[in-house]
Amino acid sequence: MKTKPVQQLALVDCNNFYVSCERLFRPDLAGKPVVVLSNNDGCVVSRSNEAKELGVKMGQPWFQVKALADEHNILALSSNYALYADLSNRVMNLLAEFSPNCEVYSIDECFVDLTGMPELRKISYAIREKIIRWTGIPVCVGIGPTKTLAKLANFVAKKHPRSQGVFNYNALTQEQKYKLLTSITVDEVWGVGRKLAPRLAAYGVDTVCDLRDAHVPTLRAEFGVVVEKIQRELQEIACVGMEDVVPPRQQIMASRSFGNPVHEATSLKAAMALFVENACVKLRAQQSHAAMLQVFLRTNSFRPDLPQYHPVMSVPLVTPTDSSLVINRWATLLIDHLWRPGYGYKKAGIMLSEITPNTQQQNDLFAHSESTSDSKLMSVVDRVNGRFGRGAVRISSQDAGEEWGMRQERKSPAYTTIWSELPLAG
DNA sequence: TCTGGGGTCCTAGGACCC
DNA sequence: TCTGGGGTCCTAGGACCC
Repeated sequence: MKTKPVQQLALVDCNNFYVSCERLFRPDLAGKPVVVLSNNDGCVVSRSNEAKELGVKMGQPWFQVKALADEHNILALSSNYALYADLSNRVMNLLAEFSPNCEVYSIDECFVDLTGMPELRKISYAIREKIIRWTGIPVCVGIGPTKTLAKLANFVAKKHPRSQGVFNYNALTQEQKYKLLTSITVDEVWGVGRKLAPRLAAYGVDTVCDLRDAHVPTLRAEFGVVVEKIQRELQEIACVGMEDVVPPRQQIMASRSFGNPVHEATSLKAAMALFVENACVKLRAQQSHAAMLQVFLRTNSFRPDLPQYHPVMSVPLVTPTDSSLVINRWATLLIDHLWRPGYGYKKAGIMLSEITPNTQQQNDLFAHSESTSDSKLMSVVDRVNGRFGRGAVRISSQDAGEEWGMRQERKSPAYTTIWSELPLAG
């Protein structure tokens, strides 16, 4: 029997991605503490190294950081997803030149299969060099025999300046691997989060090495298949394969927190029309239909002193559809059912599920199909909005009231995607 | 005063059927 | 009507990721 050659999986991860994107167009921000905030300027979602050193935590609410920010002149920017998505595409396209087998894992990460290629160190540095030169975004490269170990190698590349942004786990001896894994706490492992780490600690599993070498049946019995998979990946047995083609989404969600609590049903419907549109654009982009619609409303759960209400309701769509108009009619109906006076709603959203390819249409025998007549209209809407910007054509109820608007006071221009916001060379 | 959004996978428990 | 066990399907909720 032939043994399989060791996989050489590289995880390429952009450093402080959103902050790095912002700095491209604001060179004056280099070397200064900068953070990027989530929607509504709510939480910190990206930090420059300087901000990390000052103690700003990932996911921390901005209002908690404000005092520290004033003291140290930390600059906070609202998130600008159009900019980040555009730069992400450029980075991913460059990576595709290095291997035919790439998997875009998130907006700022990509697995690149380098199995069988010679001189991995040289290739890794070439990747860094090319991406910084063509996009200005710094990246780190971690190589391992499994995805989990590639992620861990990337963590090492980021953490240790001596690695110069590249770390190859496969190049280590058994003893070096042991020493490395013993020096890293188990919570750094991909898939071990907030809850799992303390539970593992109760079993004496504190380091990555502890997890790798833990008693298999006990681990399996106490923590289930999820942790067992992680363990095998750490033992260099690949359990998570490369996904060469992105599978279509099984559920599509669209939701937002509101800048201020919303009280009126009309405002909720206006927000809902936008959520429906956003979700349906994604649905149509992956050429699918949805057969289930769920609508939810939420009051502010951070305010237990206020009356709480978190209703959810679903409707099956008799004829699976991708029509914004059809789905919006149902969403409006659901709001009429869910809405109660006397509550300040802080968040709302929809979820589309039971998603199937739009080629597998099964029409209802008895009901008149309402969606097919919309499909031409929808494709025109998508084309117009693609050309003139999202929202050029929209469902009219979106315009009812601005009560639900989002706070974004610190947003940078759409430097790369809107002509009028291109940076000018003075 | 101010606390993101969009996903996936797994498990437990209930309903139902044979 | 009584009894039991086992399989399947569905849903809700938890945990994790970025």
